Amino acid sequence: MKLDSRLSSVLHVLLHMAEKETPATSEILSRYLGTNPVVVRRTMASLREAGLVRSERGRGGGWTLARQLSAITLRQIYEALGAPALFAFGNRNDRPDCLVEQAVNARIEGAMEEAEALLLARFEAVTLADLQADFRARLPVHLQEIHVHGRA
Amino acid sequence: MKLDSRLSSVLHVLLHMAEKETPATSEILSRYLGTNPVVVRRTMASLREAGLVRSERGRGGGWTLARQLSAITLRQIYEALGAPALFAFGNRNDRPDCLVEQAVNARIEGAMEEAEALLLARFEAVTLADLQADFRARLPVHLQEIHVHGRA
DNA sequence: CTTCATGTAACTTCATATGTTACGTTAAAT
DNA sequence: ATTTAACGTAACATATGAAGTTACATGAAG
Repeated sequence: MKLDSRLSSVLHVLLHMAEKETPATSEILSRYLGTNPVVVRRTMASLREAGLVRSERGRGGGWTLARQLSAITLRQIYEALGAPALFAFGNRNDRPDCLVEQAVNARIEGAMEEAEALLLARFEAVTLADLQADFRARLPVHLQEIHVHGRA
Repeated sequence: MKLDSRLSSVLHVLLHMAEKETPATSEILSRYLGTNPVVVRRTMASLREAGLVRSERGRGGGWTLARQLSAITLRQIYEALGAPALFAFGNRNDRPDCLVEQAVNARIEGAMEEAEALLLARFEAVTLADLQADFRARLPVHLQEIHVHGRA
């Protein structure tokens, strides 16, 4: 099953953007992901429509965050991406006539709904600021000061 | 994202098999799913390898359950299918050098592991007998007697 | 007016569950 | 024995959607 890695990708680049003062170009961001600038624009465009980031054209342009890191949750980003399907499995038919299949679907859907609620609750509870703190905690101690105090 | 509906499909046909005395052919089972007998054989073969069903060749052959309904959990069936990926999303790289990406991955993986544990726990708690009971509860009352007492 | 950036359409690539065709093997019925 | 009905399995086709790519238009700074 081919995985959708847009959420992972976009979180990665948003945090790199947060470490910069100036707008980050699609070209720069695409290098963090080992991909193509067009892929970055396509994905970031969804976030712009949701008001999470801004883009500027022309010389000196690029992408910037539209809000504080603490005001952007993973859930908001997930929704901005169009709330893509979370699960790689599902029922064969959504409205079967067969009573057996209805019984099977109901049990599977019940479990999926519980798992989805759990995932979305976790996404909602995490902000970009939390991820930035996680990242900084991974830095060697002598570098942590620079990032925490040396920048905006 | 294309969904894997093997779990749903196989549960559906297993319950139909449980309502029959004689072996069910791939041809018959494929009609419940609106698909091809070869697809049924391919999927059921995994269950046979896990000891959940038996197959017999030749005239009068077909598929039968190898255990009581109450002795087969959804989890066992899921494992028999090769424990396919549950999620349609994931990290872009599994072993990134980038500390930012590591922080992102850790958070996403944490949420996925929780959700996976929940799903598997639900699957483990449900047997085919539970699904059969669910199905029978959906029958009109005057038919429930026939199925509950009129058959093995 | 040149350069550098995004915006976007159109197309290709890739992975994989699913669908299909074909043929071999096995076992019961005749 | 031969026919028939079933599974076993390889090989190939189809469909879907994220990701990758190419091309060109638009807009802003120098």
